[in-house]
Amino acid sequence: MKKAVEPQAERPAKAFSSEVATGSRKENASKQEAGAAFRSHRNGKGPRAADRIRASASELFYREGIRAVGVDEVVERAGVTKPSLYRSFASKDDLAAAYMRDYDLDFWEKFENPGGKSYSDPREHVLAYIRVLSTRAVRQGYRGCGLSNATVEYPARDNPARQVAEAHKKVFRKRLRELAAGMGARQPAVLGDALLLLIEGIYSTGQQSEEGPAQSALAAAKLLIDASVAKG
Amino acid sequence: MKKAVEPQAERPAKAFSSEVATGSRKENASKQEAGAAFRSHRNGKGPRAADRIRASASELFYREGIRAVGVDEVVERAGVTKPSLYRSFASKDDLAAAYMRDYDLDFWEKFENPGGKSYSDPREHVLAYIRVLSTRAVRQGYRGCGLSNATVEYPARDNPARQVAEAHKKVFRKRLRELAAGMGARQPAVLGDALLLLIEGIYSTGQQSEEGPAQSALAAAKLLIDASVAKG
DNA sequence: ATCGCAATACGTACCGGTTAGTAACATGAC
DNA sequence: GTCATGTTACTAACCGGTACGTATTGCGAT
Repeated sequence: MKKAVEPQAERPAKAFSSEVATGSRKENASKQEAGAAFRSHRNGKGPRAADRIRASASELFYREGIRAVGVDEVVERAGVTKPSLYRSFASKDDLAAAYMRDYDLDFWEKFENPGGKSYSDPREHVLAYIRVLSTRAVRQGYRGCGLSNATVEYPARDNPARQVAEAHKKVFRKRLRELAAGMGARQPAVLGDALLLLIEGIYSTGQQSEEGPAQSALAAAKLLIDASVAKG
Repeated sequence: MKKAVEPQAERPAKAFSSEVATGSRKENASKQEAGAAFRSHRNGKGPRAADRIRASASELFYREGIRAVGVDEVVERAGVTKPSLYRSFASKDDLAAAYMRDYDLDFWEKFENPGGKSYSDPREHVLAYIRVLSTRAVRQGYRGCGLSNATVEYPARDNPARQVAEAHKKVFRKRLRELAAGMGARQPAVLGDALLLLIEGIYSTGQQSEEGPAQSALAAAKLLIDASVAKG
């Protein structure tokens, strides 16, 4: 569950939400330069306040929703105090955007290596992701995609968190079309989009009830892929 | 956009979210008996306060989200005052649940008569719904399904609004499996679920960006259906 | 070495606005 | 008179955000 805090390193393809994925303004780059002495002072506790806050926010925002969680709850769980939050983040919105960026990072790791394995065959790659996802999605307490959820919570286009989420989805769509093309689909755009719709459907229905339609997702995906790559 | 306020009359099949869809406790059944004299007293304005509040809440909750809208905004838009709200609804949660019930009603009308027409062929029926839906979903400002959105905003199982939404989705799933069976699918459960995932995907991606994957939804649905009913 | 000092990283305590919800009473239509 | 509503005024909690004070550290001058 721990979110990586390091700067965004490896990326799947080349594309990325680079437009909005720049650090949480209030440039506290921390300049950790040489990675030598890290946990300098501070009374014994491990990570710095900002990192603890990010982790705490990620957990709470995902589980309960961003609007539902107050900054007090975030800092309490992080074991820090409110001013520490506002030294590293300009506002709650800014913290939410940081949560989105962390989530995005986490997502790509899961998507590009579903179940911890890497795939060269695009068909097997996508099916493996859907297999892992739909298994998670029928478990109790599943909460869907944090990025999709954020666009539900924040309809306003200029919301910082939403902007990260929108950028992410754009990249995701492109990636799926790419994979669909790799499968040899007659209409890669259609197959890519169809897979995206299916996946978003899993996110959504997975949090509406356990034992939901996500059960059938893998079969549906196979059907869809096979119908799309068949010799026409 | 106007939500019907009449008691739940016509239902698609027989099933319905009857378990939770009982009137907003604080039994103000309004007993409008014969539909004769409606706009009784009140200084010229049309519907009763409770109805105006329902309509106002439906609009605002849908557009901006339930958590994002305060009761003050609801009553202001309704042209009534706060005590009027709390005379008809026990709490904001109760009002949200009423919104869900109104939405459910509205939904079934749209689903059973997509584009205002009725269909006897299940395949054409579902495709017509998806056609109309995906057209709406690529337009700017589309906000997806109010019921799905509510389950995102309220993860707690015991939330009144969520309970209505969950019940609705259960019925919707059943209905789609029914239609899939009517199409002659080899595995009606799989096809029904696949269509549900596709539709929920449209709801979700439609509010993430215009020009989204909903464009391909109709083609994907056809592919899916044809692959499911083909002589195997 | 150690004094002095600024930067760093954090906490205490507080503020002003907003929110859901209520109490008490007035008014106008039938 | 009674029923639905408006009016006014209130509360108690919560929420995002901040002013301000403090301990610890690194480091240059002496």
